[in-house]
Amino acid sequence: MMTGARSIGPRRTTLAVEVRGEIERMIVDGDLQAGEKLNELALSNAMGVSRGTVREAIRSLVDSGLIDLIANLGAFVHETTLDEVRNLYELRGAIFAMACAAAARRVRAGDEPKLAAQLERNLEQMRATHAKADTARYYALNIEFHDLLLRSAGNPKAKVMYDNLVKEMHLFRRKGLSIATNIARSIKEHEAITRAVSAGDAEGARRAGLDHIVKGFGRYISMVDADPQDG
Amino acid sequence: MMTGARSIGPRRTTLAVEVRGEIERMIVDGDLQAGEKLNELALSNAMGVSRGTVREAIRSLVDSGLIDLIANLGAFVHETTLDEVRNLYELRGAIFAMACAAAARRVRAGDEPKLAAQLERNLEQMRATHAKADTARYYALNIEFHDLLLRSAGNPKAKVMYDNLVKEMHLFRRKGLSIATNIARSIKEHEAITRAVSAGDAEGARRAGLDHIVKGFGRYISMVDADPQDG
DNA sequence: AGAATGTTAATTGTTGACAAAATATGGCGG
DNA sequence: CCGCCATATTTTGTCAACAATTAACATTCT
Repeated sequence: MMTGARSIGPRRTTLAVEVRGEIERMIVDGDLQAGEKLNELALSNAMGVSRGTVREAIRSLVDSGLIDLIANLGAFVHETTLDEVRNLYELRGAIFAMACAAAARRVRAGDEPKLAAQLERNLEQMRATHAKADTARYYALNIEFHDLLLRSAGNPKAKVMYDNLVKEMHLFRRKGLSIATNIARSIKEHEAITRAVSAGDAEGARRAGLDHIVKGFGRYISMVDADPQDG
Repeated sequence: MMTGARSIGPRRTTLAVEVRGEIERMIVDGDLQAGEKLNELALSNAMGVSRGTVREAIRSLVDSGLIDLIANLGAFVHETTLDEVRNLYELRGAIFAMACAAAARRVRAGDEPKLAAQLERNLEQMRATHAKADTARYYALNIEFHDLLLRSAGNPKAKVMYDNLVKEMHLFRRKGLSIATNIARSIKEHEAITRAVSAGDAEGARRAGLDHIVKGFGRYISMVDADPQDG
């Protein structure tokens, strides 16, 4: 009997779930601009599924914050305001700081024996990309660093929430806005987090984690201020 | 020009939204037990709407954490485990502490001139209910206290997330488990939060807020440990 | 011309029907 | 009696059609 049959005949997931993923991708990739309306019929035609299915997919995305729904009017890609970005950073900071503290506690308890090495390795690679000014790789490593900590916090829901917050933030004024942050400073902050977590210092890790997000928000704001608004 | 005109006949919201609200109520009120399956046909018959509509309502509830969805199998009321309760408390603490700090900052900035008086008033009433041992009223006041702070943090999304966390927590072992917490201690903690927030002491408010949730978790756990698990 | 109104087109809301999957049922052999 | 396979029933997944609402357009009147 062939036990691991996959992907040819039967679908393991449901259609609406796939459509949801595709719509989410379209939004975060920018195929759908912020404020743009999601036409159910157009989407269903484009994807070759029924309208009810894309409807279901849209509804399942609303709570993530990426979509606004207005009765009898339709679904719109959420337009994130600057105030909301502030709110999102605040929440992100709270959750990330908590995760850093939790990760440190778990290190101290011996539940995350590999974490210190993983963080150190990530830092090493990040310093290398900084030297080579490889921003794309830097971004991937940056995400990995945060993922490492979130995953080591022993709180899956925290990771889901954190990821949703980051996604929603990316909806703010994506058009221009170069993605050049201050890598050197960011690395210094990562080092501080790594030190505290690896030492099992929960309070220090919390403080370092919060500091990183707060400073990141400061860098973001200064970037926004410097950006000549097109509109 | 008539500004406050409110439509009488037609529904201002959509059917699926109402159904969603009803299902959510059923879950938090315990009409639907944790782990119980949501039968689309049965629900649609009971509510007098079509199956597609309850389907839409169910899908829109999934992300809130109250419902688990399994493809081709159905929707189930989420069964919250003790580990998850720990995670939820952790997140709740992170968000509440952040909100307390933000509220304190806003008080200091003069953006919340009425908050200190409102918190004080709530405390006064709470002391009165404690004297009278009116637990139902105590619970209402407790919720109001937290709401006051969340609302004064200037972060609407934080309040939504916080409320969802609390809802999901309530799914844990609701059957038995008396709701008698240590009111005297809780009031003391509320007093500490009120002092810090009213003084505009953000760091103190954060610490007091986090302390309150952590201690609340401790009380909860001791309650759970003392509870003779039914079978 | 411009505002208010009536009419048409497009889009969402809702429903019922059909297809596919999963569960329950029942007989058969061991 | 137990386990297994074929079958019937239930339940979910998907779709297409109908109804209600909104937006766009044309028309009339001042």
